[in-house]
Amino acid sequence: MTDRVQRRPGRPAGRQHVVDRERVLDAAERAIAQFGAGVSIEAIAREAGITKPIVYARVGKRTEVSDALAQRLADRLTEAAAAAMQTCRAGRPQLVALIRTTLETLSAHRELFLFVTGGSSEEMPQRTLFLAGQSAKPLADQIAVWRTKVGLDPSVANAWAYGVVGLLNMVSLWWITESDQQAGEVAEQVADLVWSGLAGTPPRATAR
Amino acid sequence: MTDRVQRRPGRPAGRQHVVDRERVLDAAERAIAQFGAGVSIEAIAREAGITKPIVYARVGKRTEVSDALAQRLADRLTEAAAAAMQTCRAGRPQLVALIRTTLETLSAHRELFLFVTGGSSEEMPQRTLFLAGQSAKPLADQIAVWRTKVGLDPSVANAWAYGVVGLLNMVSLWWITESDQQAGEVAEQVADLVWSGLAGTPPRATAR
DNA sequence: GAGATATCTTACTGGCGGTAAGTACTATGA
DNA sequence: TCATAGTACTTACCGCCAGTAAGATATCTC
Repeated sequence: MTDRVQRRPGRPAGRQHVVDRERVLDAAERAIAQFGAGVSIEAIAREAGITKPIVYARVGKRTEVSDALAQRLADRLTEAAAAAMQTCRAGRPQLVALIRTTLETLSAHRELFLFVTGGSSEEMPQRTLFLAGQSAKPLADQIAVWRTKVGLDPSVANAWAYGVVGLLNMVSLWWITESDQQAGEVAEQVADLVWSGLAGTPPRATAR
Repeated sequence: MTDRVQRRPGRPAGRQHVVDRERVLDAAERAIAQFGAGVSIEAIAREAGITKPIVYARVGKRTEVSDALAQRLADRLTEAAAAAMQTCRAGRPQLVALIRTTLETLSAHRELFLFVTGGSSEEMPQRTLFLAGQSAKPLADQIAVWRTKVGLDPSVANAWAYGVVGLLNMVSLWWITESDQQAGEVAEQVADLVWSGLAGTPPRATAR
């Protein structure tokens, strides 16, 4: 709903695309933030100042828009996580940083998160997994090398990585939608689970 | 696509509903199993031997069909889990049984699982959480009483419960879709993570 | 300057969720 | 027993949207 720049049909008087792929994706993010995860492609096009077929030409159909934005979101997540983890010492503190950053990043991109995870049915398996895999693959690699280093079986890597990603997704959704706790508090709680498991290291102050 | 019983318009010659709510949901499950998570309401109606408006009269709109089936699936999961866990002694063995049963049950109802989790966008947050909550709520209660009993802070219950549910969802999706490992093997691996955490109990044979 | 080609827009198609309007049977009361 | 009300269906429609085809106007090349 930006004030529409009416353009006549026909090739515009320039020599390049008036709006390139990245601009379309930028517009898609804005439209999603504004209208929610159910935005129509047409609304995205309007936000970009172009028309529907151009969205298809630059990016593709709805699922491809979603995939592209999923990539962006995954990049932002890993970037933010890497930055945050650099300020902590290895082990549990880094895990807390990872979780907290994930919570805050997804919360900041709430609608985008929902758009990306909530693609309409049918070939959802492939899409959800593709998206999750974006984050899970690197995590799995890290887990594998680390397990090997400490002399444990690295074959758990995939299952663990997808598990952790699913856990983070669901906790984020829950926290964003209906929890009133502080991000730091939830991050500590979740870190306890992921780091020490249900069995837990028995005696420890409940951490701030 | 059951061979269609053509019915004339007008009230049928009996005194009750020709197809009640439960039959519609049964038909919905069959239609989903046959056509995938993207079935149209009309296909569900055909499978039930009725027409679209009757589906709306008995159950409601698409999201309500999905919610009703989510309830069924959640019931099946808890029932199967309870049965399986009864045969194991408390602690990690029960956890393995829970995970394994979840994997196998969801795998048996693959398309239903996808239909239920893959609702079309927009108000996905509420729906996914509602569905997850179905399993998470009882789990949270159990975690809370158990943590209290062993003298630890029970306030982690919600975060942990949603975390575990999300973890199981994602691992199931991954396993169903692209893993070629045995259910029992994955269950053991995941149990290691959930029970002992990333830090793990250092020395232990990798279990069968 | 005349095709060929590129970059747009308008205009359409097909399908689906959801609903309104119409039809045929049953139940009730005078 | 017959009209009126109510019930349990179907057909037929509306609106919306993803995705595409056809048309319009510019630049490029020879």
